[in-house]
Amino acid sequence: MRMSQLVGKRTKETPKDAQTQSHIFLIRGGYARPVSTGIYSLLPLAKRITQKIEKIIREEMNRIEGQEVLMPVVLPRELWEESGRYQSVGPELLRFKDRNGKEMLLGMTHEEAVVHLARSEVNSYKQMPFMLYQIQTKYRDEARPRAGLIRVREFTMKDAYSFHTSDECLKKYYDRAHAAYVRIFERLGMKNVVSIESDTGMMGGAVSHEFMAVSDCGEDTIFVCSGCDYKANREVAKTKIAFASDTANPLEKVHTPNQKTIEEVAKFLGIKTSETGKAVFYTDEDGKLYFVVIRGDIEVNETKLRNHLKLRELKFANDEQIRSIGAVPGYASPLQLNSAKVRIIVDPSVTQSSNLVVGANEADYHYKGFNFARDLQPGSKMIDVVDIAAARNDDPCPVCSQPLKEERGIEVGNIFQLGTKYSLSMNCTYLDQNGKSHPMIMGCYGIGVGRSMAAVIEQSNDKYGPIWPLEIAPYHVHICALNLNEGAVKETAENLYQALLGKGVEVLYDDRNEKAGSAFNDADLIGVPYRVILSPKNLAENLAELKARDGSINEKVPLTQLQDRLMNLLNSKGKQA
RNA sequence: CGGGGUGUAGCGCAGCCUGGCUAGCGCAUCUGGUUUGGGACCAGAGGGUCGCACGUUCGAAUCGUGUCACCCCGACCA
Repeated sequence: MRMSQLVGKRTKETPKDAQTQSHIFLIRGGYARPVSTGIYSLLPLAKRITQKIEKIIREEMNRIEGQEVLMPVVLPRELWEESGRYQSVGPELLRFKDRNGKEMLLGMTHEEAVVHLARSEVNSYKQMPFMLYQIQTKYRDEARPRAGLIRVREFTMKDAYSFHTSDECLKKYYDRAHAAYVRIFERLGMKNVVSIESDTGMMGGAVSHEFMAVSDCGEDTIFVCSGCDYKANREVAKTKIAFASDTANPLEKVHTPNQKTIEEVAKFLGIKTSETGKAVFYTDEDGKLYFVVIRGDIEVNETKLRNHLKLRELKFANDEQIRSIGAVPGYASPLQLNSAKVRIIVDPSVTQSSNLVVGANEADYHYKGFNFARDLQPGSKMIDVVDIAAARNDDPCPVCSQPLKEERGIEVGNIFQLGTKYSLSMNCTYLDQNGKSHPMIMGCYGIGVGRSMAAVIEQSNDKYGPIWPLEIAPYHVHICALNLNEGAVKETAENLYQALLGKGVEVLYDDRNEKAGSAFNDADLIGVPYRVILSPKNLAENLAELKARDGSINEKVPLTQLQDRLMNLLNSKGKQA
């Protein structure tokens, strides 16, 4: 490709709205352009990269017996009614009517569509297991797109669905899919991707993993154990905190005038916040109240709480709602609380700690010496004891007790064991050896293509631009010809360009006669792995300059050896992958 | 949906407070020339419904009201 013809302007200035490296470089380097909120056009450079990403994904999906299909983006309402998601999903599902008034939607994921296929095409255990996948446009009407291609409304996704006759078979395949994902992200050149336990969210199902590209700009908080393999999303992360268990002291009422927050009370009484228990009130969509008790220094993990209560939405209750169940805001207490009026959820950090300071349910008073087992007479009240604690940096790992480290991650892929959630509701069955009908057992597996491209930039860049791994780089060799007015430079550059093209090398040739600085800055923004610089100075000695974008190579090569040297580099890298 | 912010040339911005004649600057683009190793220089040129609507006024980019769009933070997120 001649750079003079390459569509996609590079800019010197950073777009004012871009905050993350990938967003900045995707715009500055002429890879992508916004069309509307969270909706982008990909320019030639980005398209070349995503094509390579898709190729790698295809190869690995085919390797685990995946069969590629293509399902429609536009789907009819009825199909989604069958699974119940037409109602349950909410406004990020874009719904509309066609000219006949028929209600349609834009697919945001394709469980319904693939089940529609599977249930009519496969009826026998003899054809199972099988996996179908596609690489296709998804639309999600996101509340808040952000960070360039990291979170968008329209995007390309690889989604795969497997169908099995037993849980064992699903699990075995799930592990193969997991291994395929590890290979994919390795081949994409992502430096730090971890697979973590995750919340199954609206997908349903029991087991799921998210593949997180570790990066400061990631939207998810994850915990990675420093001592073992435990890794989890904050939404589900567990900890093994040692709680201070001691002989129970008697309950003692103490005067705590105007000390409402945990910090105030602890400071006032000269104790640590971990020696207190705090009350947090939540309310659901119907206005029903939930009283949550947790140790004072630990935050409530609302995802855990929501999952336990099987609720979609939880909000903090206001003071009025708190009073309505007979509690005093700021001094609320699990003691003397009418469990008929409110559901009580207690974290183990409270049930297993001794002698906590808790509210007295009376303005300006707290109790010292609260002990759950003694003071709440468990069994006499409806109380759920369940882990709802939010993990913190350096909390002990639930497996090995070594400190957990908090990181940020970009979710580039996820895999779910769906089980029969969709096959049951949508009647997707097969006949077994005895002619008996069973629902198919499903797994599903997704990878965001554009997001993966952005994640690679986040993990691989310098202040000048992206540093593309060879496997997905838009081009492999970038020829910078300095001073094309000199006949020798022009001739050498053109010859080299044609020769490399002839050898099947993907080569970008800067034929624009730009100043060196300008050419180099553009080259940095395009991030091609190998750069050949041709200049009058070096050509006089029959030398060319060869540089690797990542700085690993910077040498002068005799012109006669240049092509061999390049081919060696390209081939050896190719073999490694 | 809540909080904050911004809309002036392709991009980045100034001008607005205190209304005024032809709306300005840098980058980018085009022409000619000089240059050529980390974003050159000179001379010239093109490019604008000042987000939109209504209002105030002799006169609105500037003041008022409304509206739309976009961005950031939060909530939400297979």
